[in-house]
Amino acid sequence: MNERTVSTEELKNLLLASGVKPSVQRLNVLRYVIEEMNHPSVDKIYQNLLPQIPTLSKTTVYNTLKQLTEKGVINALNIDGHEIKYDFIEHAHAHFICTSCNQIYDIELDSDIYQMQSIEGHQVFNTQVNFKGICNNCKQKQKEN
Amino acid sequence: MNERTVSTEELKNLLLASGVKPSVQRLNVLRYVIEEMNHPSVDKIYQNLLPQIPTLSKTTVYNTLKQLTEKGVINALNIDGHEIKYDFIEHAHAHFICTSCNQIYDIELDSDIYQMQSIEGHQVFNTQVNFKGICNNCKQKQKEN
DNA sequence: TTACTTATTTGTAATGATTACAATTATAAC
DNA sequence: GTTATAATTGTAATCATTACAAATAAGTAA
Ligand SMILES: [Mn+2]
Ligand SMILES: [Mn+2]
Ligand SMILES: [Zn+2]
Ligand SMILES: [Zn+2]
Repeated sequence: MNERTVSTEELKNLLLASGVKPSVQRLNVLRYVIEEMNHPSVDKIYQNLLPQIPTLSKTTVYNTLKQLTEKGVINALNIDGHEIKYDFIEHAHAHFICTSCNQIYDIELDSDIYQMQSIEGHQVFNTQVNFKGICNNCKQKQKEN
Repeated sequence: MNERTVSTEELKNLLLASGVKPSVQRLNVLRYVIEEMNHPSVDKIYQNLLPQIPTLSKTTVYNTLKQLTEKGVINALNIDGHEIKYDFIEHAHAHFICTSCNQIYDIELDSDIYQMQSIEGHQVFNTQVNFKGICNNCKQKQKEN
């Protein structure tokens, strides 16, 4: 499974550069989204930070994610029609969600779709490309039966 | 505003060809999704059919839409992170949603993204391209103020 | 038709994600 | 330190969706 580490200093700069005051809660929410590369839900973020910040409120997680989304730091993925998943924005990529195991995969797509600032006269802020289907893992398991 | 008409005969054939028995409820739900080209929500479909079918249950609308989605007749759009919008599938196209007025626009995209049957080893059933931003209408209104 | 089986629809209750909001706590300004 | 402002928290409300069982309709075989 992918993983990564980000220093508190980097996180602070990231927040400040986006005009968000770097509180302990915001730092940790952003850190989790960046380090946990599996497109976590609000609840997953909340549950994972709870041990470190026992007073954490789920509302704060919601508020922080909303703020970071508006500032363009993270991406709110509407991909499963159930709960929103969050993704750190660094390079444009698409997503594949498996309808069998619900795993979300990053897809490196060679397309100029992401560069479009306007389309048919509308001003574009955000572009999402979502594929749905059966992932390789699940297909292999099907064959075994 | 766009509109269109579909005969009951066409609707019946569409349903039968997809292996769905054409009940009155299913015919009307599908008819509404096809004729009302504005990507209606479950509630909008329900409210609009209620006068014609006073006994209609919202559960039936949900069941029918789920069925038609699984059969590949319609598309369930996860675009606003709030409620699912439905769209008749005839030719592949992208969508633009305005964060100001929430209007959803069809976008004719010249891309081979829709033709991909598999990607990075995963089997693709459904592809959605969603743009988010400020629509032309709302931008004009902003200028007036 | 009638009796019986199966499919569909309906109504209501439950679930679960998200939001609203007021109270509390922390931070900043003076 | 006092006051003002911002951030966080907890709880209640909202709202889309799902679960489920009862009622109704449609299909089948005498
Ligand atoms: Mn991603
Ligand atoms: Mn459309
Ligand atoms: Zn899978
Ligand atoms: Zn608009």
